[in-house]
Amino acid sequence: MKVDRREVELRLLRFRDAARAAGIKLTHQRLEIFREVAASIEHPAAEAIFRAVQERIPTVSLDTVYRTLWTLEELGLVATLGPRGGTSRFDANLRPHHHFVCVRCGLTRDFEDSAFDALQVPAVVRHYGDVLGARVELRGMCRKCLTRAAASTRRGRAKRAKERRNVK
Amino acid sequence: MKVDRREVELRLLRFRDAARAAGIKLTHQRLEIFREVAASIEHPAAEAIFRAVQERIPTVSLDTVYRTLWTLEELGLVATLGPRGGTSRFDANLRPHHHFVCVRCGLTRDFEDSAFDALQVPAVVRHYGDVLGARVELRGMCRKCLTRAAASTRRGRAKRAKERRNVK
DNA sequence: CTATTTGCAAATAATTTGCAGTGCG
DNA sequence: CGCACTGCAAATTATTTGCAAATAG
Repeated sequence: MKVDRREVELRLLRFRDAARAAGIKLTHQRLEIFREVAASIEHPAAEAIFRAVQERIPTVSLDTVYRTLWTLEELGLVATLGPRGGTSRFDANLRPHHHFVCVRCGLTRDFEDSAFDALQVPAVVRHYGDVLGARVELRGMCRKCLTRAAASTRRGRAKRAKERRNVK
Repeated sequence: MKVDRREVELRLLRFRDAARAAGIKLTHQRLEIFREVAASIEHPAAEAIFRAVQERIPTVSLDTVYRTLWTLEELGLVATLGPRGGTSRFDANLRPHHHFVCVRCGLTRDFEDSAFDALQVPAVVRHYGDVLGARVELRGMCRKCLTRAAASTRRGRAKRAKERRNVK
């Protein structure tokens, strides 16, 4: 939750427009779910969005969150990170941008870079299909994990598995 | 299943070495599971690897596949695609490379490009942590989906959800 | 020999669906 | 007012774990 207030309002306006244009209903739930994604820089998963929205709409249900997120994705108002089919994380930043990803804890942050936006598509790739855009994923270790890294020599498998699940 | 025979053998040799160096046992199961990932260009998920290995070792269990894949990942012999924590797909291509991803069906293919390997890290990113490498994801539509795209105007939500799950 | 690793079955987590009631346009 | 939307509960799918038996080194 750190996106500029102005930007959040802008995204909400776009949402209202797109919803009207697509003929879908503007319910309280949808507004709050979208607001939550729009205001976060954490690229939250469905579960996290659910918990946050629940504080404002105590009766909201998890499946409504899922349904809404996929609806938003179909409308092109949010994007998903990573491959389809598994646990998805959502992003309401519609401007072309790229990601820094911590390989240890999964922390993901946006950044913009015009050079990355303009990469030349190699000829071999045209064989696979049509390219619509490029996303660069810079993989590394975030500040927090760099600090913790020293302490964590030798740890059990179970612990790692838990960390794997517990992405931020 | 299309990786060059020589390359597969090379990867298997590296696996034997790494396993010996790490002091883990070279079981029949591990060899076959690794071979399956090493020979595929599909970036298979655990389930798909399980089905393939099952044909050669009928008694293999799904959890052994999962455990083995995470062990291989810890040894640095396979990499995972996308964010941690959800459905993972695996890749035994250890050379620096990039991906073409079909936004419609999830098809993912490797390609190499030295210009992409050498991207300059923007200054802002250094604020987030240390960058170890870059992966470029070219997003677009694969040949098959380009063909099918024409036919698929207007389809129900349920159908789409099914497609989302059924990634290749 | 004996510490790892495996297979099984059961636990947990993540996501989707069917259906009856509710509320937006 | 009607049809899209919601909440609930149950179904499905994906992944992990505990434990006794099997086996690589």
